[in-house]
Amino acid sequence: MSVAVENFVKAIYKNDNNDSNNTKPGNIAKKLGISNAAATDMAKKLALKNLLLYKKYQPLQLTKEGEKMALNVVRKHRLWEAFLYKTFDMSLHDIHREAELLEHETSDFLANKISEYLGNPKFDPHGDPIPNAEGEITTTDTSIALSETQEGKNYIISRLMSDDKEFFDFCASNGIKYGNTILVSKQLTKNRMTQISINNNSILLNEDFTNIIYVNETD
Amino acid sequence: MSVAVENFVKAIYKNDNNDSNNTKPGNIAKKLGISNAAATDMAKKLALKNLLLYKKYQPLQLTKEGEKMALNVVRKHRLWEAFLYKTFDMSLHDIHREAELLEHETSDFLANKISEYLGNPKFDPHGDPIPNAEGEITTTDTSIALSETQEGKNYIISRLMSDDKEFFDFCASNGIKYGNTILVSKQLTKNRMTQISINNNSILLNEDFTNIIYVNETD
DNA sequence: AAAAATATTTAAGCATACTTAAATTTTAAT
DNA sequence: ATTAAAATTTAAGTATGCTTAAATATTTTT
Repeated sequence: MSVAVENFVKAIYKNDNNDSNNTKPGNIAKKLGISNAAATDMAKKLALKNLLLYKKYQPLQLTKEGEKMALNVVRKHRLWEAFLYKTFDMSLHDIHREAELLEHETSDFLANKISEYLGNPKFDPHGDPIPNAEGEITTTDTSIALSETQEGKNYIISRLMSDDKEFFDFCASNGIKYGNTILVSKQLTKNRMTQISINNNSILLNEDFTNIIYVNETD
Repeated sequence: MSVAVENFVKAIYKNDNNDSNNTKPGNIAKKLGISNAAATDMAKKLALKNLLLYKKYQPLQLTKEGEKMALNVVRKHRLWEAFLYKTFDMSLHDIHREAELLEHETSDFLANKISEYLGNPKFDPHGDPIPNAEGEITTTDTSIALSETQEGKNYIISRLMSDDKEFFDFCASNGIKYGNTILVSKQLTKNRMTQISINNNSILLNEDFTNIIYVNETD
């Protein structure tokens, strides 16, 4: 299937997982940087190919087949991220940018080679789960946003939910990295900020960041 | 530039290097598996973009700019081949197939990372030279076809000029591999065949193969 | 509940990269 | 040097994936 189609089902899949159920064409269009008209157009075409259900003015819904395609693309994306991160020591932003292109030109054969080489990892460097070759995500995400954590507790960073270079650069230069441990030293609830301690440095984060940094409690 | 354009200039570049000067649209069309009409069409468009010179009924000629684009694609192709071969131990046929796709979605940035990681190799696993980041091939090829070699001499395999899976499978199962040494035990000139000895095995090759296996004399 | 704002859809059109069929030119054969 | 064969080009048409502008439907505001 074409790059446009793969990106379209991927965008619906990702939206479904985040926003409530706002998968109307306009929303997808915004994510993909295309016009609303183009998105409606594409939705109709993909409905004919049984990749999604389309009813005028209703949210788009992936079929089983459509979801499988989306998961296959997501798998390749995250495998490439994991691979590039490990092999070439590239930044979180760089691996995302490259994976965004490579994901569409990667055979299942190569994807499996990459996965095997990495020891079939279950998470990419952002902490996002990697679907297996059958398109299943076998892990369950128990992590919570940093904004929801409790003062005085230790947490392990489990997910950095962003595509933004500035955010990643900030993370990289402050030790905010998948797997690292942090201490939540203060919850400034009124100001919606969180103070954390990492490597003996104290950092004050506002909600822009505390909502996209996810963590797990330490055992 | 699009995949179609990149493949078009690549096909002209590769043809220029092999066949005498037979870079008319029909020939390129055959290589790309498109119609003659489509090739003529594309040639006209690329002439407008200054990638080649087009005169009715004349062979196509890449401009400096067109050649640079071709070399950039070839560079990425061969880097991927070298990388996949080393990292995943894939066959010569498999690496070619994957590289054919990846070459178009690889940034210069990533290509340089791959090159660096491999120690800036000058040849890919087929023995084909890898252009540098400036699009230059700095090596000179002194190798000759196996059909031109002399009886009783030792040679080092320097190039396997093919895209054919059967040929590569044959090579793989007989130790015919870039860098390996062979002894030319007999030139059967009349029958256009060559007998070689490799790893104490004797193999008789006909001209289909002796014309695409290139070698260098041992020092 | 009506009006205003917003979102979605339809319609018309464009660029890319192809196709087949017919016309033209070149090349090869006699 | 004609004629026949082969290749190239032109012409007309198609699918994909977009665009903008207008029409229509939905949502929100008052």
